Amino acid sequence: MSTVAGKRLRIGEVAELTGTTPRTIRYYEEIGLLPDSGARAQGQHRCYTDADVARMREILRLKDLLGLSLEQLSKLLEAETARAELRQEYQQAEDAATQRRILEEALGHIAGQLELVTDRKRQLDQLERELVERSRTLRERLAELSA
Amino acid sequence: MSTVAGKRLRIGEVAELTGTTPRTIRYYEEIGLLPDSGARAQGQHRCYTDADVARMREILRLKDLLGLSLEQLSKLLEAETARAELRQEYQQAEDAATQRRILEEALGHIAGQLELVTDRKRQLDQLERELVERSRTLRERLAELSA
DNA sequence: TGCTAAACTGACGTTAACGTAAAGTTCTCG
DNA sequence: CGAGAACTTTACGTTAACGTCAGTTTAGCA
Repeated sequence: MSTVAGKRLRIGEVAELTGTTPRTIRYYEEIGLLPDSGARAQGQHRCYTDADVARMREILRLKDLLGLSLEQLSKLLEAETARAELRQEYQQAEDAATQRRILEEALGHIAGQLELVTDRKRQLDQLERELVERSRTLRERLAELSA
Repeated sequence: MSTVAGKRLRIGEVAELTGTTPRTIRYYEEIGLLPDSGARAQGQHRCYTDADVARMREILRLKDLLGLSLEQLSKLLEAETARAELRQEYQQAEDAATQRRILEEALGHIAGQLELVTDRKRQLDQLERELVERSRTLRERLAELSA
């Protein structure tokens, strides 16, 4: 949507697009957070697509917003990883049952993320309420002081 | 409120009450996140109050919920630290201007925390919306599949 | 075709946030 | 008052998440 589909990106470009560094990207691949570019064309250089950039952004977002470790992220995204790998397979899958399974897995995976997000939101709401309350109390005291 | 006021706690008890370890508490003191128990009675053992337990819980909460580093927390809580130290001073402060200043500092500090919390909530809201949307899309696809 | 920027693979370095072990001290309770 | 549990300081160890450096290889373009 933003760029030409099928555009091949190199690691440096991906790094810049996602606000990280090549080293970070290689590290994520090393620990299995990004798909192992074992199948790296015939050449040596890693090459990425827009989808990879999107995935990287997702990872960084979840990491920052939820404060998850990379290991936790790996587990959380396992399903998505599999789904990404099966993406083309899905397109060509004649088998409706297979398509259904893939979609359902994706749904479960999204549900998992949603659970984490809403739970975190709940806790932040609670904290916010307490802070507002404290703030109110302090303002009352200030008012009394002026009386 | 929960326990007898003025109860003196030792580091091990505080650790258990806050779900951490003595080492962590000492470390937090070492980096200035907890008040330096320089004034540690005549004996050697650190001793704490309920207020210290509350503060420790606050720290852990902010750390976990906002994913702040201990250094960031230090800065964020600097004002509160000063306030805590001035707590008794506040009680006896004849000077209304001083009392006002202390209250206002506390208010500013709470405002700082609130800003972080609401901002984080906003981002989580955004993420939640996107996840819900994706979830909806997937369900639609599943429905189409059944048709 | 040759040159340079960028990428590659090790491999070791770094920082935060503690864990852990050792050797000595202090509390507290029978 | 004596013994063991809990505390003290000091210091080195550990893990995650990269940074950095060196030496080599690849990509692409003048």
